[in-house]
Amino acid sequence: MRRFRGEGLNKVDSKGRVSIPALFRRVIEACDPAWTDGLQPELVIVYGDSRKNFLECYTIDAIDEVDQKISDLPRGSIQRKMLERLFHGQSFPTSVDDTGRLVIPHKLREKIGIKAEAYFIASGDTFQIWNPETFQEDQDKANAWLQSLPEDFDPLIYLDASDRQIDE
Amino acid sequence: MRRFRGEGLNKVDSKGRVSIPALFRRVIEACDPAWTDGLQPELVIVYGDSRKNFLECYTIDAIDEVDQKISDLPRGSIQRKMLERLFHGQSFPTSVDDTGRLVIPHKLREKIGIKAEAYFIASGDTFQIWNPETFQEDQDKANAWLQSLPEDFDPLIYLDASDRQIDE
DNA sequence: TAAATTCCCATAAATTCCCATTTTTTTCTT
DNA sequence: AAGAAAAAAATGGGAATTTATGGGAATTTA
Repeated sequence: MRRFRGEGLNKVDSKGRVSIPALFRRVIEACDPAWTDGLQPELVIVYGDSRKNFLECYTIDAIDEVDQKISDLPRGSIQRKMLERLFHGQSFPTSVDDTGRLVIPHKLREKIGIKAEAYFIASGDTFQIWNPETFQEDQDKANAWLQSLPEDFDPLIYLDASDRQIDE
Repeated sequence: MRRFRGEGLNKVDSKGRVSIPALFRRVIEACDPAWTDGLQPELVIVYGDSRKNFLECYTIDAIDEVDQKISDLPRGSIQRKMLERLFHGQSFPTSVDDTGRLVIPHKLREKIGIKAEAYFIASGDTFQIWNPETFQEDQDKANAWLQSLPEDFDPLIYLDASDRQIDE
């Protein structure tokens, strides 16, 4: 399974159009079973989680996997209801046009406060779209936390902790 | 598992191209499962740790291992979020071209202050790319520390300490 | 029919590809 | 062991391609 990797900052024009980083496009294409050269590869933007101030973009393969898991939940359960609302209701299916751009609807731009530029960052099998300033604030916090750690601390140490309990 | 070994100093041209030390290339090829003679072996440059003033280059095998460990961490944990941002977001997938060179994007050259030359040094299953002057400073510090030790002290002693607590 | 959305075309900048030359290293020969 | 020949590595430059971005016409929607 192909993964997204990398980040990018691109302009948003008055119509809401933004170029998707070229490396991301290759992954979106590879993860759309229906895609073939010449077609517009599809993807799904999930925007409903009010606690998140970014948009989360799923490839077709990734969203299919989520859909499958949802349909495995008991019909009528509160969990299923929540996830259906988030992933089926508060999501926006779209496609990459032939110049590599995406149109972010006005409502979604409003939600995360995007104006003239959009920041893209990979996150495993999805990627996120942020208002650049909001992301920078978030990143500043992360860096401050890193700075507060001992000189020789390596975040990689978490990797070897994956088989035991992790405290918050 | 093959490991990098050695160091090297090469020129960076106006397009950001640098030759990778030939010995490193053999390791990059051997550690890319998809590589076969004639193809361009791939690797990933990780650059997001704000405390580090060098680029860290991972072979495909090495980064796959990291990815696997990240996906073993609890979804939603702060650790996972940080590591995803660092290894998936703030990283740059690339490949070695048929003349043995790599392109270091402008942004990454800026970050570590690379201008006309780049210094390469092996570090286990990854290798690092430094601004030559910055590396020299770091090296000077390391030497100063060695000088401060007793005449007969041998750093090799650390090897036998690897299974017990190391004090600061 | 006004507003929004999609389609189509155009262009500048950045990136990749391809080929040529110079250096350095290795191998071969005497 | 020295020098010549061959191979490999490092480097440079231009052409071709891809990206990012902008604008207008056509089409759809409300």
